[in-house]
Amino acid sequence: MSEIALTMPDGSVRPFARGGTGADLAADISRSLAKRAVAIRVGGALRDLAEPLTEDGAVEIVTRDDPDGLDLIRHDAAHALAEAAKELYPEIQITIGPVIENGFYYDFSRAEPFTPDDLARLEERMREIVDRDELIAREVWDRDEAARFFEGEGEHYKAEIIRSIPSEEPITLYRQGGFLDLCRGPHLPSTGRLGKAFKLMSVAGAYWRGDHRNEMLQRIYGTAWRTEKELRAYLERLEEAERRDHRRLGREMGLFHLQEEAAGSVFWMPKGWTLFRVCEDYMRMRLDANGYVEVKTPQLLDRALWEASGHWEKFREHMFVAEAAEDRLFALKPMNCPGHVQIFKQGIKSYRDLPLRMAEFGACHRNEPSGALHGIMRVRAFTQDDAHIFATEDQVTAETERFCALLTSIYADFGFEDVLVKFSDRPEVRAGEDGVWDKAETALLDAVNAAGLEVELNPGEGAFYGPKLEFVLRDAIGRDWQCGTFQVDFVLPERLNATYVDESGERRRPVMLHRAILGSFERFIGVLIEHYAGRFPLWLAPVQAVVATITSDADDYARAVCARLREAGLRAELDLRNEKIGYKVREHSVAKVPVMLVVGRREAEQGTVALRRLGSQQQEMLAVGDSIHTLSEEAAVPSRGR
RNA sequence: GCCGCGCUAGCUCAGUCGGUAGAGCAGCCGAUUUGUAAUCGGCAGGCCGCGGGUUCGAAUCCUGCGCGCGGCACCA
Repeated sequence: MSEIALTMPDGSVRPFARGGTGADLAADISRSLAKRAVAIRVGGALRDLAEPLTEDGAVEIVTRDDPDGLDLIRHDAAHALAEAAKELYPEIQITIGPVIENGFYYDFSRAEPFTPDDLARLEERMREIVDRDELIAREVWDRDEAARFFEGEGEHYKAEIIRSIPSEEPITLYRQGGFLDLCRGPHLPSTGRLGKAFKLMSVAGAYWRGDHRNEMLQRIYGTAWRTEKELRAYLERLEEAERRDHRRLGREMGLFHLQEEAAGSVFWMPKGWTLFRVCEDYMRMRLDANGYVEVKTPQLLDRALWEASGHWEKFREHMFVAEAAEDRLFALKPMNCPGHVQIFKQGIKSYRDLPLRMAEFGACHRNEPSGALHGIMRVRAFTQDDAHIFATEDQVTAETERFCALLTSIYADFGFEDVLVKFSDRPEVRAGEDGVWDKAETALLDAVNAAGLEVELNPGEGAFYGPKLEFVLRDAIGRDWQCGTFQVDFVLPERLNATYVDESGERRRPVMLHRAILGSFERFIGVLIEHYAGRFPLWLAPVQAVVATITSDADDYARAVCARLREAGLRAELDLRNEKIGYKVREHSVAKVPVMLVVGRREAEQGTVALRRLGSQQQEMLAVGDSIHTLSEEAAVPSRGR
């Protein structure tokens, strides 16, 4: 029997009997490793531990503690779920069950809906399967035989998957106990290795193969971890996310409300609208300082303009239409671009006017599908921080760089330092010449790299009218939100006949750059609420300070203090109610007011305030003037980038 | 839009077998003048999402619609 030379992760070379398995290798190395081993990496590819090793090369034993080990656990949890489901409900069909972030799911076809009781039964059965510690074995099958087998079992989806697997790929099945599933693998050596740190979370509908024209399957979501401790930590993170939910905080903090007569539109209450205005004023200040001009364009525009822009044909379904007398049809604008082009076209533009950066806090309406609505994050009426930059092709690079700098500085001011960029280049079906695309794509990529941003490529995902950048920010608990966007458009200036006169007196088409930083104020404020869990930094807080009295003796003094805070531009409120100070403190703490100024007889006599910050147990005695000075400074709108 | 689940007081929720509805908190009123996360007492509050049906009788059963929630699909 010959030997092969295996290169271990530490660089050492180990002779090994040809045909021995990963499990043998682990056992050779140490008993503890043999116990912990769940798979093996051979030349970079993850394999089953039971697979014979036949060639020289780099190998690495994978344990449960490796990132890959966690994926194996999740994948096996999906198989255990499918096995449990087949045992409990033999009439169902199984389809696919991949690993996803934090866990796994499995899609089933079954006439009856799964109930919460079913989930509990399935989870119980999964635990039994772990206890049975069934060997998980890989089998290579003949394609037709495998398809016949699954058809015979009534598993038509599996047979369909087999028929769609490229003919050069082997058909592998994994057997655990009496259960056989089509799967590429690899898997853990046995179901006992899965452990029990998993939980079935929910049932949901999902289209077969993700296509809405296909039948709907039942998807069971689960989460799976290496240890109970990790599982608990994950469940706690979910609870934390729920506590931060902007819909809940919006109600509790009196920021906004939603009601069914205006599904998808926000009723901003005074405090929420204050927050909105603070964000808008801040954005206006930044845009003014960055060479933008602000405009306002009509909400309702004649159908003819939407036909000319191409929206009527492509997006009619999503537009709200208003009928007027004399048979005229108007549409509520779903976007601001056509309006901005109309302003651009007033008078003849020279190359000297470019780049022209035209901004609008534009209220747009889109008839989003009912299932898409989500709090204030996904709505039908929203306000974009929109702008269109009319530029020459040569100006695209500089404008993109300028935009990236502005965007990162604004995100940083709002407390987001972590920004990811997704770059989408030319799709199959597109307008414009390849040379122009080359130029635009290069311009975007260069600018993003120059800004030092992390880029993810989405090949072929660009709009038909040009390539685009999407800016994703990461919040305090690690969730990603797409907010900013930057799109190059070669088409709209053409369709709406926008031109400028170049150096030699020729009429030319400008390039239009569509861009937004917050995306929509509604969505961005939703993200802000969740990011800060409602505990806003002072400059954003709708109520920055409450002046609260201990006894009514201090009422006049409290009024005077509050008036001074307001004169200094602070958003202060007065609480003179006949309540104990402990009660007032609790109430304003629950309302997440960042600062309380408590005044009683002592403060009134000394001209001081007892300043207490949200979340802190202590207070600070300060002269009124000093407290105002401190708070004003802290409440100043961030000036980064100015 | 699709699948599933839900909708009871401002909020969170209970409501048995079909017999015309309950709690806590919030609110209002009164007492209390209080020193840093809940003072005490009282009162008021409901088209049980909306419409139709079954029934002597419907919050409860059936049905249509609306809205919400979790996903899927969508996101110019």
